[in-house]
Amino acid sequence: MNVKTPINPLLQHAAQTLTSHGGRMTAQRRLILAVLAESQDHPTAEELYQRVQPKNPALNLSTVYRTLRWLEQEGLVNSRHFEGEPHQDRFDPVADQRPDHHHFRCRACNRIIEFDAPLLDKVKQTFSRQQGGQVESAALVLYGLCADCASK
Amino acid sequence: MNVKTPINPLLQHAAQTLTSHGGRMTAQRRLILAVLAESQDHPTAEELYQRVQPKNPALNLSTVYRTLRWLEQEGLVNSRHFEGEPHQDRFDPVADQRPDHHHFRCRACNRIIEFDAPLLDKVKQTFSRQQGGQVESAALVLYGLCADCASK
DNA sequence: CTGTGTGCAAAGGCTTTGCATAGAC
DNA sequence: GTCTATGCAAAGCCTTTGCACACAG
Repeated sequence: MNVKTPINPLLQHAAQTLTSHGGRMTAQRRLILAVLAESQDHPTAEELYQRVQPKNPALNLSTVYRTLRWLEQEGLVNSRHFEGEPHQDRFDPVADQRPDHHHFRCRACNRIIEFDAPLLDKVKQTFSRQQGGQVESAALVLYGLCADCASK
Repeated sequence: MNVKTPINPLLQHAAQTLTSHGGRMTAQRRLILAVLAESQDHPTAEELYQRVQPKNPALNLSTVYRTLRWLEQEGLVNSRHFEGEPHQDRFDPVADQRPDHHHFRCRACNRIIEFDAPLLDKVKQTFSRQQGGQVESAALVLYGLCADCASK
């Protein structure tokens, strides 16, 4: 077992996508992918940049952006914006996750909790039935207090 | 019947809020409120600015922003961001609408359709039951093709 | 070696802010 | 007359882009 290179689906996907598109796997991309994959929150580009700094102080913010946008185009990452925040994007590694997961955001500690909402299929169906057309995807964000913050 | 001043709940609310906060009803605010209230789409600040131009070419973009942000603070307007758009806000007059309405956005014509989703209450309850905490609000956006665009 | 990726610095898009003047109450 | 709102221009914040050099394949 190689402890130094744990299995990282995001990195694996990225590597495949890269080679099949004539791209190159650089140290910077590897680092960004690794940090992103182990981030449980949904970091902004700036936050990712900060976390990468210790391991490679020379790595530039624009490289972080370029990598994220490329991952986004390849469908390996989603960018989101949450209410009440400045005009900044947060990045959500999709990797092997269920495609249609949703988010709860605590307005006190800003924690983001992901969850599935199978009931949303019904909501989509109802909309289609009433309005016609096709619903392709849904983005649901719940806002409130998480269990920890509510109990204080 | 006074045809020149149709009943405008947004404007009425705004007028009340203004006077009770020591604010002043100016020609600019009246204009912006009127145009916003009759906008069926969810205009950006820039779009609102364009629509206001013919009636008052001197009115400044920053006045539009200041008015919108003030309305937002007062809870008379919501600002939103939709996926796939530049980093710009769209403004949604709340006025006398149901508080918890949601949005469908057509990826072809960009039209926005509002709808109610009573089933979301169940989604909220399910989340609270499983994770604890309190859910205060929900923002749902469906993406797809509207009836018109789907039939082409 | 060839061509993609990176660092750096500058520019871009949307939004906010400081300040002097205009205008509501 | 007093104090809030506006217009204008400048700044701010997040993000993207141009260019020369570095480096993966």
